[in-house]
Amino acid sequence: MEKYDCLKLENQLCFPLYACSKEITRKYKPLLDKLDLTYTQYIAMMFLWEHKEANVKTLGEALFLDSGTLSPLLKTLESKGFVERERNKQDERNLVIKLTKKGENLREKAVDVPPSIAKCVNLSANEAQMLYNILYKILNGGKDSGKNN
Amino acid sequence: MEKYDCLKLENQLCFPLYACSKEITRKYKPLLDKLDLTYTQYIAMMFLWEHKEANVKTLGEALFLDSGTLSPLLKTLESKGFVERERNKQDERNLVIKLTKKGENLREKAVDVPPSIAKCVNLSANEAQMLYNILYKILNGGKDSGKNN
DNA sequence: ATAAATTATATTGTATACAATTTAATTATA
DNA sequence: TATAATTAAATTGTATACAATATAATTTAT
Repeated sequence: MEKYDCLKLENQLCFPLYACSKEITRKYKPLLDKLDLTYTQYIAMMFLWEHKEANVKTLGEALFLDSGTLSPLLKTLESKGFVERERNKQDERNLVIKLTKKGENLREKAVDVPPSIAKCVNLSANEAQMLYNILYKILNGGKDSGKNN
Repeated sequence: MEKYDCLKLENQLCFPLYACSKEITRKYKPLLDKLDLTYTQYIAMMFLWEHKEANVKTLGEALFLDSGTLSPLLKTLESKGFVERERNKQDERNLVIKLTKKGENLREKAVDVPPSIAKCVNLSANEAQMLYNILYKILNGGKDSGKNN
């Protein structure tokens, strides 16, 4: 074990994580192009499909993104007609993001995406579950997620 | 199992991968600030510390980056005095990137980074190895890496 | 040998990311 | 109740990412 071994790319854990994330995002592109969404826009829409509406803070916490990323992204989604942006009447600081009809309808086309991606990533069910658990353990700051199925 | 369950964020594998990658990169920032490097510049330097020199193509294949990202990044590294950029005399299409003395010396300070990051990511040795293997399996297109230690 | 194809890098354009700052609204406090 | 502190978004500035295109050098094919 040489002094500089810890600086070799092949000994990093973060590097394959970084590379993998990008490679998978790239695989999404042709699928998401059909929906007129980028990957980041897609995960924002996923949150909205599930929760119907959200403010920027909530969305940011769920997606690990800040307003610097979300503000322009949400304007883009609005310009595409997928969401509406309006201030909360009770607390004008909050921006309420809601799906439009067009945004809701997009969900129908989007259901084809996850199965297509699954085909690109050739992991066994066990490996996928393992990966999932370890990633959430990292995201939760070292605490186990408890999921086993 | 509802029709739209596959579109829930919590059922995605790519999302925690994407979020995890970003969160860990964020943890690098204060450490890399001391070296005057960004994360992407850091992995480029890692390759150069190990291989002494490289052209853009080689670097791009190793880092999963294209010339659109690397060209400006390498100019930045040059402006910081860490690398030299010169055309290969035998084949002027190739740009040869070499470490400067300052770039080589930075390696001494960089050896402190990996141990500091390891402390931030609370995984068991077994989990880390598992994660490593699965990520490379994905990067290699579904073929197992064969590494077990 | 010269046009055509290929290769390597750079450039352009769009979209993230995120730290830091700013702005506006609300809440807490003196 | 005026002021301070806090909160939520937006903006600014820097640095990726990457597809698509452009440019220049080299190689291949005619």
